[in-house]
Amino acid sequence: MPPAPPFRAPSGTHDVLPPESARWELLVSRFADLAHRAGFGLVVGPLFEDVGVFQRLGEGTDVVRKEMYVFEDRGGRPLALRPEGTASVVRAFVQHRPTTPWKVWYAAPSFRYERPQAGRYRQHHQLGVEVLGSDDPDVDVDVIALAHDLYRSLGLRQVTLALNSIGDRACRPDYVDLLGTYLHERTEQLCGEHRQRAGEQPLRVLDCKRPECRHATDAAPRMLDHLCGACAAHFERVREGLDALEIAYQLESRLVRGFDYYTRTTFEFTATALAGAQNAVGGGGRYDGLVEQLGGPPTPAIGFGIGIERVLLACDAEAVLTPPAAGVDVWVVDATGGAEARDLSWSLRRAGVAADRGFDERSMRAQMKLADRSGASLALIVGPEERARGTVSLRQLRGDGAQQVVARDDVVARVKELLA
RNA sequence: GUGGCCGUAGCUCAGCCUGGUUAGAGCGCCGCGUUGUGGUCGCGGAUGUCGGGGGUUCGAAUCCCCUCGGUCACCCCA
Repeated sequence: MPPAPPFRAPSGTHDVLPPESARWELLVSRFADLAHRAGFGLVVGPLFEDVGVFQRLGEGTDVVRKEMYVFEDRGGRPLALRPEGTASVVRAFVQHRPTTPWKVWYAAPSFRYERPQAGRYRQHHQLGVEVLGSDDPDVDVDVIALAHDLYRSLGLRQVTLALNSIGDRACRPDYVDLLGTYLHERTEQLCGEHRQRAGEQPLRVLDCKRPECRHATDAAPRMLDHLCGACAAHFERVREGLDALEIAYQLESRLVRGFDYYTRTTFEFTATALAGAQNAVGGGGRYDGLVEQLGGPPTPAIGFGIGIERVLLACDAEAVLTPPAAGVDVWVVDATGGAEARDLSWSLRRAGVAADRGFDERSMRAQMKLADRSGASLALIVGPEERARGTVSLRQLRGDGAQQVVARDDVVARVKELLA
């Protein structure tokens, strides 16, 4: 190694560089299109918030308990880098009180102090939407369909949707009691960790992947069988909507998800093509109580987050979303010192043509190599001869290399013709 | 936070087990063949404190210890 670089990206973070970053751009713009088409507006907010904003997410969530980047600014204010997107959006809603339903989307980083591994980073990026102010089941359908259509538009085929309802404050407490009793009678069958923690978080035991818990909860009472009338009706309408839009899903009574704030509808998208352990590519749910917890009026809401890095991994696994050919259409080669390249490239750019050039007065041979490697389809060549005559040689780089001489004043128009 | 695996050129890696001449290959990069022309081909070139520190030895990329970094998995999630 050369003298080891004194600095590198912090553990769990990564640089996204060209040409790979072209896929990133494409993914975000694809999502932005879908969101706009569905009537969502962009929300951009702070990367850090008062730590209290996230603590309200619930003490039961690992993300809040042990994974937050917390710090004090110079004024001694307790802050935290945001570990997820929803809380910030809810805080903004409570602060500004926009008219409802408020439909917003975002593309933003999240920070969690975890041990990095494939598909899991300390800074990762999420695409998300939130709808605040409506408990219409069709909103649930809209939100789920948006995520579904994003995966589909990318060409992903091996993404499955798991769906559940975890009830609301009317019916969940009774169910949790019921489940707690069931688990209590079988404590000995649970895995080591849940043998101790089952009492405080009965729902989490359902989500445990260890075989012991898995087996012990196979016959456990299911939330879906104990929804109150309102929740059951809501869920039924959500299912009708998904069916009508031909969005396939599997009922997954174990799906509780990591945040305490969820109510009623919860869902998760899994990329089955991903070999690694981290194959959840998106998830979300309804959070009808969160706005109140953050000091706002009672406001039903729902949203999702989609992990950009994981979606791209899934795209790799399915060999879709191939990087668009990046680069310019025209390369300007100047063997007279560079001033011609400067002027020509800007004439083209100002006329809307993507053009680039080499620097440092390199040989024509070297410049032609750059032109070739750039992927440009045309090379504009200016040597002493062209300059003296006020012309430009225009060479096709793809195909036979046909070359023509064009008057300097006609170059931009001619280039546009050839590229059309 | 716990555990497995891996650190040799910009990248992918060989060499390590069985210590011994100036540490290699492919790709990439730069130059030349072609003082006005890329893609093919040929020739030439640059870049390594062999992750770092310590130890064993006449001698360490190679053996031992520590450390740092990466990676994968658990937990949990996007």
